[in-house]
Amino acid sequence: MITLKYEFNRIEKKWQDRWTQENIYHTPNSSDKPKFYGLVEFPYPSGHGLHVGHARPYTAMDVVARKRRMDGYNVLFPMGYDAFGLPTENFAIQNHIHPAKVTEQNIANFTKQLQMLGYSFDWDRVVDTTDPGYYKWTQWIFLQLFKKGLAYKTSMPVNWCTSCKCVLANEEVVNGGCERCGSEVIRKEKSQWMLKITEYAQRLIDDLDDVDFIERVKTQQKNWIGRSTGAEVTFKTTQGDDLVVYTTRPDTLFGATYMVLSPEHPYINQWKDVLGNWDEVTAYVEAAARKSDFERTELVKEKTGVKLEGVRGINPVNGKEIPIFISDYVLVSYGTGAIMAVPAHDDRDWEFAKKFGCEIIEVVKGGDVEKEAFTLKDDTGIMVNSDFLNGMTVKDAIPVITEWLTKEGIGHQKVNYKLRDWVFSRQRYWGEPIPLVNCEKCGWVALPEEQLPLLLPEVESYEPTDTGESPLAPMTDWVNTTCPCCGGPAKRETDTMPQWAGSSWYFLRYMDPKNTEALASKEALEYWGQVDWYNGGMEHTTLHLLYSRFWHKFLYDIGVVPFAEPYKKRTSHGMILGEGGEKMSKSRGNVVNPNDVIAQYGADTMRMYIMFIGDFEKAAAWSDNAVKGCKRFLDRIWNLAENVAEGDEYSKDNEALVHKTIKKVSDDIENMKFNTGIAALMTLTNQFYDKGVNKAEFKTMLQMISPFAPHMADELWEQFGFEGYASTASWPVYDESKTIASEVTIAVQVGGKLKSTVTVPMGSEEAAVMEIVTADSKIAKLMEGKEIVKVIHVPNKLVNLILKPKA
RNA sequence: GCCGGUGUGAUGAAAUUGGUAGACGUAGCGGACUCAAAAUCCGCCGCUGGCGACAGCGUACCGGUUCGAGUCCGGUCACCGGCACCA
Repeated sequence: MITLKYEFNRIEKKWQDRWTQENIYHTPNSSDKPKFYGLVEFPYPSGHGLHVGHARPYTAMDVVARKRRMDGYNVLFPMGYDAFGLPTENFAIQNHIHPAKVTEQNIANFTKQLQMLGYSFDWDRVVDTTDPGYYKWTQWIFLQLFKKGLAYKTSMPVNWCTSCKCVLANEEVVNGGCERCGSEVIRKEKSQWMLKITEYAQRLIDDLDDVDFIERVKTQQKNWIGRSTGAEVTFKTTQGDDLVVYTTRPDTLFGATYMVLSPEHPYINQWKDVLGNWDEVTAYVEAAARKSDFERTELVKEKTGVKLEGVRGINPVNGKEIPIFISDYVLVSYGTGAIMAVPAHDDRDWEFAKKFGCEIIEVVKGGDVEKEAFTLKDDTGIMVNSDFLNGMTVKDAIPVITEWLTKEGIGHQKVNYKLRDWVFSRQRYWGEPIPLVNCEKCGWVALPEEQLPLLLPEVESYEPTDTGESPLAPMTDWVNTTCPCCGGPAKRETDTMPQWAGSSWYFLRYMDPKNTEALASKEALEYWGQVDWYNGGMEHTTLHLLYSRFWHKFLYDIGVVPFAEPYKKRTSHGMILGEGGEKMSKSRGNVVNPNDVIAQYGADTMRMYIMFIGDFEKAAAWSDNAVKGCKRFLDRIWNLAENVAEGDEYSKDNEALVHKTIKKVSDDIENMKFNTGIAALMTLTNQFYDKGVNKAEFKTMLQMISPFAPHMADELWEQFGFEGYASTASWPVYDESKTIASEVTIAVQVGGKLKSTVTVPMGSEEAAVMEIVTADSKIAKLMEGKEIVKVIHVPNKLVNLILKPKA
């Protein structure tokens, strides 16, 4: 009945227009149907346009969303733009265009590209983080954090990207370089707005138990937060000041033979007058301050340090005086910035002790502490040289000593986290203004909510400054304002928020994107609740994903959202690599542009291929040839349409495989095993070529390919005169009992080795199977002169015969 | 160093979780159609030996458990990702 050629360009345009006109993917905020909220990470609309890396997660979630829609869910599947950020700003600087203008053009381009791929987004819900109507609420959330004391300004050494001329959060420093541009990161003392994410550290760990995130995301977040349990112990000093250290091994206190302060420790200045080698000390402190993070953490280098002459610590367990050093292997930002060193049982301390000639005392039996530190993998070592701990295992000694320290008032149990507070200000133009003013009398004051959004002012130059000031700083008209509290003169904060601000809550805005009274209405927040399924990149695990969980918990605490966790389920996709397995990059010239693929093969082929390319969670290399294979598959389905026989029920030949395929494809979509789901559809198509296909079977096929190739499915659906659209049809159901064929081919093994196969009726008993097996010529031959010792029969799978020579 | 992951044909990968290894797709080879090519359709396609029926080997490597191991256990190697002087 079909005589037309498969003109994918015409067909895809036709259906994209039709879907838009009929608005078939519009999502109401209430429904009798169960709700499903599927989310993908919204893109940063760069000038380069959409790349194939976007297409993988977007297509995957589109397939899931389409299938869930067919399953009868009210599906929220939205899209938006995370548009604040440096590339746009840099482009604007170079080309003398306002970043807002650049953003507008890029968004238009991205939207067009996304529509060309046939995604079923509800386009009425698009959000743009740079829209004042949006960032009003980003600022509002910041103000709530400020009011609850979770945003504070402090001067501290921060990471400074020398190229972006901007501070970075710890999460943004990768291998000592800038996460975005890779440039060198140095430390700089600056006054910065900080968010107290550390206050949520424990909850961010604990609540991972309540969500369905893939394991590597959970462990990566846990490692990043880095919880450890130990003890804080107070050491007296000959100077009279108490020096508090943190240790995870209080059991080794008797082996603490010296102490180390980080070069930034406040006691160093405090002890200035008593230190006999002050010049040497200051020289070391200054040298440490000049080092970049990278230099400081380089492992290969030798330990350095300076002994403080004139002050000694006193080990509280035995009253022994021990030397105090400063060294940059101790970090200010972790624990108390000071440690007790136990060289016998810590590699770093051992190395330092050897170099500086410190005493090494073994307190756990088992190693040779003169040769190397004895660090235990388990906690079953036996304590020695440790007075009342002697003879105990490490495991038993820890609580005993901790209790003793507590009783004596010189220590207590303590939990520490590697996580640090979130450095939240940026010295750049294209970000959300921080809605605070500084008044000489009142200090930092929040803008009243009715003054939000605080708009970005027009500036003459967006360029970042070498002084570390924001480009907003010279805008005196804007900066100078009055204090909302006392009416006196005040200055606005000129730093802006980091890129991660807008993305920390965007999924809530989708629920009610046009609300002017709240970030979203109570009803919408309650109706949509948690994101049911969020797919995104592993690179955001300790950035966006962690930040947004933190913000969400805060919003939960102040009663704005009804759930403590934003995302019920999190999955992650692997990267798409270039043809040779190398990372795609302009310099390698192996970048695949989705527009080209669509022009040559069509969006349906592009979608099909990107889902068929391999295991969704793993990296996969692009292959032009394999794209052709997917095009061929779609052609084969199209060509099949001409030979569809009449029939309202599945034929005998195809029935079992059709039911089996429905089951397979349904399960595979839910488990993101798209590649094998598509393979099953190919197998079914091959059988249709072999055995013929009728209308009922073909209709089911169209329903199943609809999530993957929605344009073709809708076109053929219409040509066959089926009701409505394939896109909105119901998902086919399978009958478990019909997935089973009447006969089954089973393996026949002798001694565990495959020797033959036989076909038996489904569900045959052992006796019946054996009758057929012994009649098999190959088996009969093998059994000559042998007798059966044992038969292992696995119904519908195999029989295994154990033979031995006849006596 | 610590944490996580992976290792299967020429190649991208499958394998109902202990039951016929290599489904499905690429590439390759052969055939049909065509003046020819492309497209399409049909067939073959792990390695070794043999004309052949067939036999032996085979899931990084070594060993173990089992009637039976890609899958489980112990050890080794290689690669990828994250964290990294966190006391």
